[in-house]
Amino acid sequence: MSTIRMVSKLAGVSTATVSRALKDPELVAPETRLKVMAAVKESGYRPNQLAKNFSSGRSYNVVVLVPNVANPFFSRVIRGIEQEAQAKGYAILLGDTQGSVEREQEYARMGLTSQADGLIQLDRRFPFSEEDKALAASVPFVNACERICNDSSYPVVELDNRGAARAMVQYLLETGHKSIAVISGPAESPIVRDRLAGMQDALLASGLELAAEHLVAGDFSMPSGFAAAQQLLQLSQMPDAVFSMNDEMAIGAMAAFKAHGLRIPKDISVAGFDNIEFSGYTDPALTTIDQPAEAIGRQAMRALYQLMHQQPLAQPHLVLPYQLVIRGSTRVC
Amino acid sequence: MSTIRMVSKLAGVSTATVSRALKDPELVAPETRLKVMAAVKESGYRPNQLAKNFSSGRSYNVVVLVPNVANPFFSRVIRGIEQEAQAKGYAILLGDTQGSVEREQEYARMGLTSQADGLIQLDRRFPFSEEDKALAASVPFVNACERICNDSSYPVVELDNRGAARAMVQYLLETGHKSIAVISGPAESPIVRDRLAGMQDALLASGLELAAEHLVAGDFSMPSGFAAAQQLLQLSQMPDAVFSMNDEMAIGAMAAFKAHGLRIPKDISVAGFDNIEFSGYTDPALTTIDQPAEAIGRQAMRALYQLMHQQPLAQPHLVLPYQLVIRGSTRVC
DNA sequence: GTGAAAGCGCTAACAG
DNA sequence: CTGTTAGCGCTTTCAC
Repeated sequence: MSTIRMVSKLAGVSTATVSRALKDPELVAPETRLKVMAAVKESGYRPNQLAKNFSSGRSYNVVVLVPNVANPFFSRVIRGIEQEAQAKGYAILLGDTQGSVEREQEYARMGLTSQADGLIQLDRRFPFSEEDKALAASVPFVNACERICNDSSYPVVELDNRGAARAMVQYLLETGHKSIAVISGPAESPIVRDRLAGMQDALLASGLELAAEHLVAGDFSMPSGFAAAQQLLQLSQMPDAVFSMNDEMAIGAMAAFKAHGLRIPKDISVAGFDNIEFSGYTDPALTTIDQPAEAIGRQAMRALYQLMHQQPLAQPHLVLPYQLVIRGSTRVC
Repeated sequence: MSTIRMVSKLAGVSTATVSRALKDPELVAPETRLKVMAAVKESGYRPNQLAKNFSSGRSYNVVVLVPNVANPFFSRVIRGIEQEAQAKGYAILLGDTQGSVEREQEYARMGLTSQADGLIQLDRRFPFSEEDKALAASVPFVNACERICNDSSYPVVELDNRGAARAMVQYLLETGHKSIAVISGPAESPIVRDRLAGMQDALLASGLELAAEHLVAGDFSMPSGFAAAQQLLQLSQMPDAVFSMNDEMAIGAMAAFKAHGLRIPKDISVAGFDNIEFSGYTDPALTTIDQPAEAIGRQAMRALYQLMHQQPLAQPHLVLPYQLVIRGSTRVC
């Protein structure tokens, strides 16, 4: 691996000149420039980016913390982050935490050791360890999709979760559903609360209430949606619609209902959330809320970029719009 | 951000002593060690990993090149890579190429500029640009899932694709199917060829042949599977089974068949490849080939690690076993 | 327009 | 056991 020094020797100039010839060609004489370029070509020189980063004090890497890359919604968000990052000269260090606090903290620490210039957290935990907490204030940090519990001091890019849930439940009510159950996520999750609040908004507006037995919590996985549906099937009074807080649980629930002989949407309507690609291919296709996943990722990266460059954020709390996607899994009475 | 120098001042020792106290505590006097530790705590010192990496000449990052992170099969492979990498002290730089040669080359170049110590390619292209080609030989490189076309000089971790396709088609024949169509991937892809060869193996063993009109190429996406099925529906002589080279195309195909009023598997059997999680939740659930995606990722990272540490590879060409997963989308006559 | 030299933060070789 | 020093590869003053 050749260095700038070898190139300088080869060209018969100083290392400073080589550096200049490559970075600001107009600062060196045309003749010198040619000599340098020839030497570069001859030696196969590639500037050592690691050294460059080191002396500039920036790694040009950002860590993205995600509970699970294999989740199709998150992977779309990551795609968005990656696109924007690459355009801005940054690379993504993938921090798949697998729900482990230790792994999460290990990745977060990279923000403290100059391995990463900033962090994007897609989960709802404050990622730094107790002992890193004090220093963490200096690390550019953006939350996306979720919000850190008990703390609203960080920039967030998220969906209008409350509005989206309200719109969905309103739609279900308008289309004649009388009794709506919900498969939610973990109760501690801020977005789960927002969505529940949106649901309540819609129910209250119609003078209805969410029955306690119609609230079942899952963990956003298909098996948990399946289990939740089974739980609903035990009820003496079945709901006529089920609103799931993500598409995967909705898909799991549909499988459970079908296995039990119910027809969708004739016997029960099912609605999801996210609009992952598969939701257009279920049978029947899933009514859902479209989240602009890539845009959320891009905006989060854009915000992080501003933070990393000491630019003020126009919108520390960015709320992106949802879209109601009506397909065959919900009936119109 | 405090440096080792500040800590050394604070503790009244040299920077070398601080470095030693942190790295090899037994090399310094207990008393000194305590002073250093106190100073570390007081200053909130975190060793600058970027500086460390720079002087060691290693970044402890590896680039993973993937056509699309949002593909559930690839994201599982990446999870495997990530697990193994973290265990070994490496981090993943996510190179989502989005099929763009330029993006791919930009990421590959990181191997030449010390931003990454090695590369894992999940696609079938040689990732370096023409001008980087000569230097690329020095970059540790592993291929997984796919193989570089026209070149077998790189370590590969892959499935027994031929055997898997043979097993699936054999199963379809054994269960009474007489006419099997295939939805393949791009014809240039080595694994597509392997799988086609496996299919031919099974057909030939039964004295059958693959009819030209029963070979339709997709691009591994659901819409392409849908389109392929529509094409098959035009045939005067429909096949009684369709083998798709991944689950997503199979899911797309199922949707098309159903839209056309066909019942699966009564009117036509459908089989996939990969065993992504969704394949267990389609209606009917999809018969498929299970690929050990995480294991492929882990093995690829293990091989890369050996390459990066100048250790010889016991198996430059590692072939992992498939498993036939029989579910409801294929009928037993 | 170009060169010499300092410095980014850390580790390691060499003295003492 | 500990301090001094050099050096990793590059950029950036500061002179000339």
